[in-house]
Amino acid sequence: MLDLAILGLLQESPMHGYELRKELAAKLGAIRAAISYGSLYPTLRRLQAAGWITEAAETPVTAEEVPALTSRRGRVVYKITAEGKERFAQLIAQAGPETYDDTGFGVHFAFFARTDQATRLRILEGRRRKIEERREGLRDVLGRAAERLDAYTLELQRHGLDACEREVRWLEELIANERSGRAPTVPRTGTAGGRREDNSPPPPGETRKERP
Amino acid sequence: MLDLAILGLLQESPMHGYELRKELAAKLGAIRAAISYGSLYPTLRRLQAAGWITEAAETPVTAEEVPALTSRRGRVVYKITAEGKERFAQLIAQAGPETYDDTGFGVHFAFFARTDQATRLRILEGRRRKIEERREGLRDVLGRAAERLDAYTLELQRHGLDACEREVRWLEELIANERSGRAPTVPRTGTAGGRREDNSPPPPGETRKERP
DNA sequence: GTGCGATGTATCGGTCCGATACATCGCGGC
DNA sequence: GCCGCGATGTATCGGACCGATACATCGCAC
Repeated sequence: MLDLAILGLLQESPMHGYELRKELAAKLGAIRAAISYGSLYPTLRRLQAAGWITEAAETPVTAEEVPALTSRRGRVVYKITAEGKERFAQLIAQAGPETYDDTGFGVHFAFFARTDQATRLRILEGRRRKIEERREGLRDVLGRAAERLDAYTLELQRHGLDACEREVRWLEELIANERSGRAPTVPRTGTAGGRREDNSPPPPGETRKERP
Repeated sequence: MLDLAILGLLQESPMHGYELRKELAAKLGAIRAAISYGSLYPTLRRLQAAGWITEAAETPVTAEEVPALTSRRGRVVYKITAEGKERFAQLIAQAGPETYDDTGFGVHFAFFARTDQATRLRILEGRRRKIEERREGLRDVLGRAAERLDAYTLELQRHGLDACEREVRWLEELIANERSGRAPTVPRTGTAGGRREDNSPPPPGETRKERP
């Protein structure tokens, strides 16, 4: 999972570890907390050993002056290799069971812009199935085993059930959207989410593209 | 976290591993998938080594006949010790940062029936604070960094933001409820959650109690 | 009578986290 | 002028937890 996320991010631009962690936090903030360095650095080394990423020379400010001053053994910038891009494509397309758990789905979804439509659909439907199963489990417990559980536990289940029902509806919208037409956006109904209305053209140099 | 969950469950009744896993799945189904045996059995051994649980003799059906037939090296039933109960009380009351992440909060909440009101309040408020922070983070990204991200990533953030807002409201209700009055139940508004209306008396032998 | 799914215990390798350590840089306060 | 402090940055270690796997028993349907 981490492999996929890192490969995906490095595909947008070369980065060093710290930056990677921040970008990851921004991209996956809805899914999980920032990744730990205890995972990040070993993973970077593993990816490098596998030949999927390489160290890129840190560009000195004006190509001199900076180097051996106080020995400066600072940032290590990584960039993705051709093999790394292949590996990413492979990871993003292949779906195991872990693709549909909370984290796995989140990571895949976050890179949907680099995924073909058929795969997107497959993943969305797999996720829906999984959440539906969880939902049924909760309904069972709430229906059949209700008197065995205390009020707090029941309240927890109800809240979980509610979340499941919501997510299924969300997925339905995304699937419908995906099947016929475009735009991954789900129609906002009553939500208070400070969405800015103007869509000014993206500042040039910000949106990076690479191989159409 | 696992320690707390196991100690809590064993406080309701002695159980063997398999049963423990099922009960845990029922109690925490809203929070996380069933716990893995690769965690469960080592943890049981650790708890036993610490003196918090002990093996209880498997009760033979009518106190004989069953034993050495085919050597029967079957189920290992665990029960909690006095030290274990102390440990549980300590774990349930003390709140570190991990108390407020998804899993930690879920486990604590599931045992709120065994927690005093002050602690309940403290945990609910801690959780609320944490979710509020996550919410602010998402709003930031959605507001400030929106043009850096693709439509799918944005949709993911919006869905996450929505979930945060919902959870905060849920927590608010629970906190208000907790502060003045009783009943951990949040008023159901529009939810379609097949809640059965009759509350027939629980079948005897089902609800186990142990020390009032 | 046999196969098969549920029950049941157990281990192993791998992933990821949290705590910790350490070094540099820029900036504001004294 | 310099001192501390928070942000930036790389790195390791022990521990928690998971997923796959193995293996044995039981009851029941075919």
